[in-house]
Amino acid sequence: MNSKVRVRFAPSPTGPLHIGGVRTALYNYLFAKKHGGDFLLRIEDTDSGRFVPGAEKYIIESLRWCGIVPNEGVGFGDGAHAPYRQSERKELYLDYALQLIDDGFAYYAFDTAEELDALRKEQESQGKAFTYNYQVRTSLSTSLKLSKEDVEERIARGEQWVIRFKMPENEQIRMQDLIRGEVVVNSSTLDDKVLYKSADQLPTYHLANIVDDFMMEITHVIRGEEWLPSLPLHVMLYRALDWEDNMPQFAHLPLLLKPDGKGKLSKRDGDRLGFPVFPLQWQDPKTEEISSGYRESGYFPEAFINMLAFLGWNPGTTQEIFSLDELAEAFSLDHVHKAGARFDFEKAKWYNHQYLVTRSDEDLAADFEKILAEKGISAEHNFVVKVVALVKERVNFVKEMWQQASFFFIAPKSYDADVIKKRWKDNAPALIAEAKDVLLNFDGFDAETIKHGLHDFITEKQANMGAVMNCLRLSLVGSSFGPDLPVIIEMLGKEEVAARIEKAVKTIGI
RNA sequence: GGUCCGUUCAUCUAAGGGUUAGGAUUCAAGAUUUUCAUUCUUGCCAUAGGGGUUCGAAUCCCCUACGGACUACCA
Repeated sequence: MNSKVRVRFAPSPTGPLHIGGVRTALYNYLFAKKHGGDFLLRIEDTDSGRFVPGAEKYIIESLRWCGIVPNEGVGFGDGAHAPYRQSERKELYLDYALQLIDDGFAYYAFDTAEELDALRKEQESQGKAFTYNYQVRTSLSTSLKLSKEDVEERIARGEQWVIRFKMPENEQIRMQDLIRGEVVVNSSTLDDKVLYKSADQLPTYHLANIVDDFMMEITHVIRGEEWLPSLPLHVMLYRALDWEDNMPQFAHLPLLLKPDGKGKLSKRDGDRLGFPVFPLQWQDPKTEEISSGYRESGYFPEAFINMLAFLGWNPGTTQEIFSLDELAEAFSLDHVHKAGARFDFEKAKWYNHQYLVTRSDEDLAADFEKILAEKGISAEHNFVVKVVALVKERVNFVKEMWQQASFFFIAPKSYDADVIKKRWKDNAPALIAEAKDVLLNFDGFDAETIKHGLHDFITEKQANMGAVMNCLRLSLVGSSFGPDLPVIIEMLGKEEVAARIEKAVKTIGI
């Protein structure tokens, strides 16, 4: 193939993008980058009834946050194929639909929604499914049955009509999928899909999608597996429009499944199972219901993308940490898995941890300072940098640093009862008070000096190392966790340490 | 119901006729540590079932089971 690779992500603005959609966008982006091609964003807003205000903006913002930046498209600067919003291209589609009628590949249908409903019910009552196909199209109110004059008159009268594709009878449709190989379907099992409707003068997805992909010179269609059943129709449309030579190659991605078993991941799963399904937080404009997002949960976009890329794809090596550029370099549709992937929240957290620990202390401190500010705490920047360096290994998210490090900024308000029970023996207050005096008399106050000093003190008193250190920790931290104690003591400083020990001696056990 | 797609540890996956079926996450144990965590080591755990083809099958074919998607004048 000598034409430049061009792929697209074409969501419809009916709500927030969930992680499955983000992954589809990601794979398209990676594929384009890998092949030095273009990636574009097209908004498929042909369903006016399901339009959700804010959804388009949400999609654009999500892609931006992820670093999945299209070369052209809505919100990313127009290219040569503008506009990229189907509602702004609406006058394009009718001509093609009419052309299909002229060429005998489509026809007018005048059935009302009520009539169709009645037909469906009737068939259902006999245990059969109603299919609008070769068996019925010549006996219903269609241009295949009605006279030319009748059809023209109905249209002139303003009667509502749709244009349906005339799916041929008993033809083996062979299709090539880049991920699944050859797929064969008999056309008799397919129905005559609506391509265009007079009511809103808009095409349906199928027509608009094919016309736009053709006009935008799309070479590869990478989309979710839920579209596989409509592939035969799409292939037939390319043929009917005589565009088969320019038909893109197709790749249907495995679905993202619910973590607890049944079905594809849906918008409702997230907050039900305690993890986000959306990249960004979303508030439903109607119900005002808020759904959590990865960004707001504290994920780094790099970690989020890395995690998503590995749901259904692998590089063929054991490397698991990839930057976006590295992903683009390694990406190949050959390594896309065929089966659906169940989303694993634990792995998502692990990915974030990996990115967190490799992030610079400076950057982490800047992030953590925002959280401190929310708590009304201001601290010296260098101090925060040190704190962050000390606790980063122990957390998955920056915001978890607060639980791990709050004692660096505020004295413990209470002491862990379990630790008191286990460690705070009768002699503890006296011992700790003495340790405090020893600490205060050190010449230097660096961790090394403190460590040796405390060690000597413990040896001299013939005390138990664990007992002294843990009581000291309890006094300073309020519990039994945290980094190396001498380091904590150094960072807190003489005065603060003395004050905390005094308070502990007075308070604990009473 | 019909059409299509799929099925390797609990989870994400590797192995495209020849490996003790590998890695990662989770979980468990041990080591380290004043504590917690990290880290390190070890362990547990899989080819859905049945038939073929073959010297040899996770891999190719068939059947069954199970799972999923689609089945709108939605995308």
